[in-house]
Amino acid sequence: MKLNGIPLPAVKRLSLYLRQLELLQAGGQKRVSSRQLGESLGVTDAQVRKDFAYFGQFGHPGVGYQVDPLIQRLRHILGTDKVWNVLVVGAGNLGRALLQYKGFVQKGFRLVAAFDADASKAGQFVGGVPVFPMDEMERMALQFHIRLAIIAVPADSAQAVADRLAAIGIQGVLNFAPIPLPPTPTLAVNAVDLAVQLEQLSFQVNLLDQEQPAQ
Amino acid sequence: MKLNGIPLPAVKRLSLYLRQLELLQAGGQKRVSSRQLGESLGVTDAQVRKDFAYFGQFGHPGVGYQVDPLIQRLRHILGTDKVWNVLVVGAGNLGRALLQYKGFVQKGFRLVAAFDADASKAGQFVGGVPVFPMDEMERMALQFHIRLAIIAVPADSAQAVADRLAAIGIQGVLNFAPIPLPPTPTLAVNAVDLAVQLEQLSFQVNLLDQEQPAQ
DNA sequence: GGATGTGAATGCATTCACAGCA
DNA sequence: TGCTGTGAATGCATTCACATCC
Repeated sequence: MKLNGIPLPAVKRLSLYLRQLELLQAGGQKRVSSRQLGESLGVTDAQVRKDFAYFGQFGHPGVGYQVDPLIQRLRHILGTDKVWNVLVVGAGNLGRALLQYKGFVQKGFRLVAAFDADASKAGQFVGGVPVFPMDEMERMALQFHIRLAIIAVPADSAQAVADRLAAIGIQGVLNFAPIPLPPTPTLAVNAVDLAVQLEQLSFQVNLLDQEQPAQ
Repeated sequence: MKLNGIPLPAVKRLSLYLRQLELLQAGGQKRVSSRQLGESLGVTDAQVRKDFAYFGQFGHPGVGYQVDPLIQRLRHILGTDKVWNVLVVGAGNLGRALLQYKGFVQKGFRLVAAFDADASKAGQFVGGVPVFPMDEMERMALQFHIRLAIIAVPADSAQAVADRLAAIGIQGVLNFAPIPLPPTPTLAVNAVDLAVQLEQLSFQVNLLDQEQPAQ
């Protein structure tokens, strides 16, 4: 199995396939074809098969894919067949919402501790997760073998937080601060900028208007 | 100016250029080169110039780009040179966090009303935004000329909400529900799945491990 | 010298089309 | 017949390299 040469877009789609398969599984479906799996996601059947092919053989010609084992294999590829403990840095509005979000656990992510620069928040529980002062970060990270963290602090402190997390040995951060955090050879970074998402939508909507002028 | 033939990745980068330029502007910088603009974002100088070229001429050979006018033009292209009023459907944890998020306004997005299936939430204000029962959606949409909405409801009601928004004349939705919402010719969709973002990070971190095995 | 704008060349991702299997 | 897996072909995005201008 080749380790690299995998298109990044394919990895992104893998997550969507998995999500869709979990829906099918919940609906009791046992088998699925590449066509069926793709069309709910706006992806061609060839694309689905090619994406899987980067990682090995998954299906049975003439039959399709068995839902349950396919889910297992995708989870293994994505690394979510075991639980990841995750830190949340920043217990403001966004951080608090993430701490209360129920969708992470069933995907294999457990938010185990939150940190905030405002020491008066220490001792609180948000969504069942304890909030600590910043200087407890290293201790907690080591204790729970943490490798992932979510950054939900203001833009002006995001880089400092990232540096600190890297120093502690964190390997991946999901960055919600609206500022670029450059990845390093030992720190993977994935960014979500909420305002940018709306901005993209704004562009798309303007395009729609130009194609079919307002009625 | 050609209307299409624009790579979607280029549009995404445009938002990041804009964000970076706003940072430079806040720091008092007046001019910037494609190289300087790109390197903070991990993008080559040629890429920056090519991205701009899809939309026209922006700079001065030998000189670079003027920060202020470039910002104006990017905002115009992205459609954020005027304010968009936005609805938020779903006032649970995530919806409430979005309603309190301060980053939207300075980007030209004003969240003007929230809606929740739980009618007992009606009358509340979250982040200064009033919460209404669902059946007020159409009235508010017309009154404020709304074209964009954020979906922050559970997966099982997301499609119904999207259909309703489309019927009301909404043209773009930002979907936070972990389920695919297919776009239509009159409704643009942009999706953010928080768990999927962590999943992608999980994959990337596992890759790092394989390149440089744990110390 | 230092920078943009842009055709040409490259490289990457998607789609096609079909051999092979159930 | 129905469907996967996959080399080949296509198409799209990025990078190169250079003419042009300050």
